[in-house]
Amino acid sequence: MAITRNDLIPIGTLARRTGLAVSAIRYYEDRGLVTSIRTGGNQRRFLRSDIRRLSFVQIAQKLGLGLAEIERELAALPQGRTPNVLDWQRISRSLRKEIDSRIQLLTRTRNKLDECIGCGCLSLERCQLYNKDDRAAAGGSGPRYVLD
Amino acid sequence: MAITRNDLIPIGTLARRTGLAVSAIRYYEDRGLVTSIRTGGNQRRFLRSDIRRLSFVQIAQKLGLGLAEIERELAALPQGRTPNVLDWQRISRSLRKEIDSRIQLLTRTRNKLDECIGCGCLSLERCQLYNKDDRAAAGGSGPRYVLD
DNA sequence: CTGCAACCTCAAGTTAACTTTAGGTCAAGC
DNA sequence: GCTTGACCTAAAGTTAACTTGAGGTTGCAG
Repeated sequence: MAITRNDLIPIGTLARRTGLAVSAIRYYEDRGLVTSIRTGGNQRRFLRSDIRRLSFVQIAQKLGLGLAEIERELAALPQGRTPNVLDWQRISRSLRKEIDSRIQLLTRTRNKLDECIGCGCLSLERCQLYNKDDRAAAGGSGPRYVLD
Repeated sequence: MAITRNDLIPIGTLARRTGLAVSAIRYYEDRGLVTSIRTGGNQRRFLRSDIRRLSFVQIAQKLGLGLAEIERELAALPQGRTPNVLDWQRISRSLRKEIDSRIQLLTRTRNKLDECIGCGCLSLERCQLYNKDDRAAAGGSGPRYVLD
């Protein structure tokens, strides 16, 4: 079946449905995370399925993925086609791996920290935690390349 | 005993010992995370104990704490005094709490994601994962206030 | 057909955590 | 005493992920 008029929603509606700001959605479109078609009066109309697409973006962000990585994940979803069960499963599984490794990293860090607490950590420099090769778990921005 | 000449190290040495860039250390000093005294020729000299201080900063960062939060943690360590076992233990314990809650959050997220994978997640909007109140785990920057 | 919320674009601002650049000064070895 | 690497300051640039602002257009409810 063809796309009916009803499947097309304006940006404000999409914003309300996803919890995103209108400006954020425009930004995502610039970045290529969603596409829209335009009305005669140059207003954006999105597919209803973009609610799902953007919800996914938000979830992935919660996991600490950057927009670039998310873009990569979504690239496998041909634009315009409504993603199906298998599509989401594949991507979700990939996210799960991401979470798993994050949990592992944190757990390792916690164990090391416990040793430190035990020893009073007066030699932090020699401490396991203070290992530059062990690039770790969390956020921050700018030229810091956490997680390389 | 008084501070001997040997306890004072120049910024380059501190950088090498901590793995930080010289510019980063200067920045930290501006932010108040470390203090230095100056030589006659206006060069910084740091206490040897600042190696430990800055190592701690790096560890805390790995856990996703912002410099502001770290500043708060370190505020309890009177500047100039070499932090002792108890000091580090107290702070380390506080870090451990931070890690624990991060792991919990991720674990919860993983469980939810598993449900999604199970159901194919065709109703992401109604999905547990897509719950705006459940502000989550990871990084990113700018006006996004992850973790409120 | 009019009013007004919702939409549009483009440029500039924001935040964190630094780095880079430009233009000097200091100190230690030869 | 000179050269050279380590230091200094101050200002501007960087990156991510958006937001804000200015100034103008659209579209639907009444």
